[in-house]
Amino acid sequence: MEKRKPDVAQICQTIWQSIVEKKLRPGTRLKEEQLSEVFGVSRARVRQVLAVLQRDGLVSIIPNRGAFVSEPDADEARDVFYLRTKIEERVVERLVERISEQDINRLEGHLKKELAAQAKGDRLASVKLSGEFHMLLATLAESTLLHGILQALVVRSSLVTVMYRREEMHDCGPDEHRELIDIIRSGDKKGALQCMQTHLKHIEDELDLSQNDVSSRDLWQVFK
Amino acid sequence: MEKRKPDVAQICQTIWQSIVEKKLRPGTRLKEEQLSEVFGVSRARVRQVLAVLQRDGLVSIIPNRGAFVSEPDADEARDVFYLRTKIEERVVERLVERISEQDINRLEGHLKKELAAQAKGDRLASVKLSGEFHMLLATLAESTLLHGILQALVVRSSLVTVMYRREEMHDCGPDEHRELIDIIRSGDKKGALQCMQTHLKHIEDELDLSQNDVSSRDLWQVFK
DNA sequence: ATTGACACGAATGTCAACAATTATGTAGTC
DNA sequence: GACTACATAATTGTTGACATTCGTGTCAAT
Repeated sequence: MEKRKPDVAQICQTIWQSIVEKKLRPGTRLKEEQLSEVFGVSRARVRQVLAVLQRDGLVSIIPNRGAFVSEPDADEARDVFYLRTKIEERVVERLVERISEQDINRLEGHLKKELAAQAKGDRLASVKLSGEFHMLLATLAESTLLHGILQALVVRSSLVTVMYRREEMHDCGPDEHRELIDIIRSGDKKGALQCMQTHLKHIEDELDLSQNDVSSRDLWQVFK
Repeated sequence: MEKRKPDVAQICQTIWQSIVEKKLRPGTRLKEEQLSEVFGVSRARVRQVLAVLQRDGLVSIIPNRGAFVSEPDADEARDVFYLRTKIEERVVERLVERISEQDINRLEGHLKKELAAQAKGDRLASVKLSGEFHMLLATLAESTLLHGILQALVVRSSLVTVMYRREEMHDCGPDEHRELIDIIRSGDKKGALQCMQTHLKHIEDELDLSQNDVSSRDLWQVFK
């Protein structure tokens, strides 16, 4: 955390990590001055960070009130996975058409990292790498639009997962990623679509989206 | 343009208008100081405006280089409409389930404005109102996620439309919006989905997405 | 005792000057 | 004459101080 040039992305990542590790709970207030002290940067930069985090849906900024860690409700969680599915379908579609050997190599390389993290039992790294795998797919699809929106959705997915995961939930293992790579390489568009769909469905099915209760901190938002 | 309290949204809208009216062509550079003079605001605020415009995909910001009006290629244009379709399908789905009489009234009221603008032949207002109709649907669907993403896509749609519209293109008339309202109210989910699909397809079909040439100003982006 | 208003404190929002980076024009050399 | 190196000008990026807004605690009045 003691980096020489604390980049905006760096700080975002650290905050994201804290949320995934449950060190920061949804609803927590994030004071600008506080953050600027912790990270040793100017408040202006903290402001940029919060803007990015808001765009990714990790925090909600209320004018003249401050920034809070978001508390997406079950409906929003479902929307996130619905959209992810639709976008990643499109990504896969394009990848099947234009994938190169070099692309395959990058995917294989990433998969290796995922397997290593799993073997070591490093859960945080696993979650992070899993998300990055999906972002890598979008990158290779060469669509800045899909990439940009998916970025926000993947980040949101982590938050949703933290909030609604069942206790006995196991990690989204890299096995299905292996499958995806193979089927994309084979050029089977329909199969690839199916594979992506079930992969994302598996992740969503691991969640418990039945609860619709409103957290206590949401109260003042309820009354607008 | 001489507003007393030039809001960020206000300025964004004005710039958006200028692009739709072809007063600002894709690739045009937007200097911060220049903008701050024109709108009579501080450069810091211009910076916020540009950030929002970048998020909506209207401008591309290159570090230490400046901001330019985006030039989405045909592929991106297709992605925009693909995503819009998927998102608005979801919006319609939710609306059919939870629409209220009050909601219908708001839609009817908006439709009236659209018809008035069309009758007056006010093309700019027509384009603007048409986009707002779709945003209103998302608002009524009560999903901040769908709303936020759709916002960016609708704005991008305008830009894409300006760039790729055929000469003889006629406006996206309010007739199909009328149809949509009726079928949503009827509760026919399948029909509503179909209606939204064809509506968006009509808009996309009015475009000529065959050209794949790179505009001259993109050159330096090509070489990374 | 409860409620209302007022004032104080703290956090956010805004701005203008300063620093860093990039583009441009000029001179010098081969 | 063309190409490189340097100096200058223009533009973006950053910082710290100032203004504004909102929450909180106190006090008085009913």
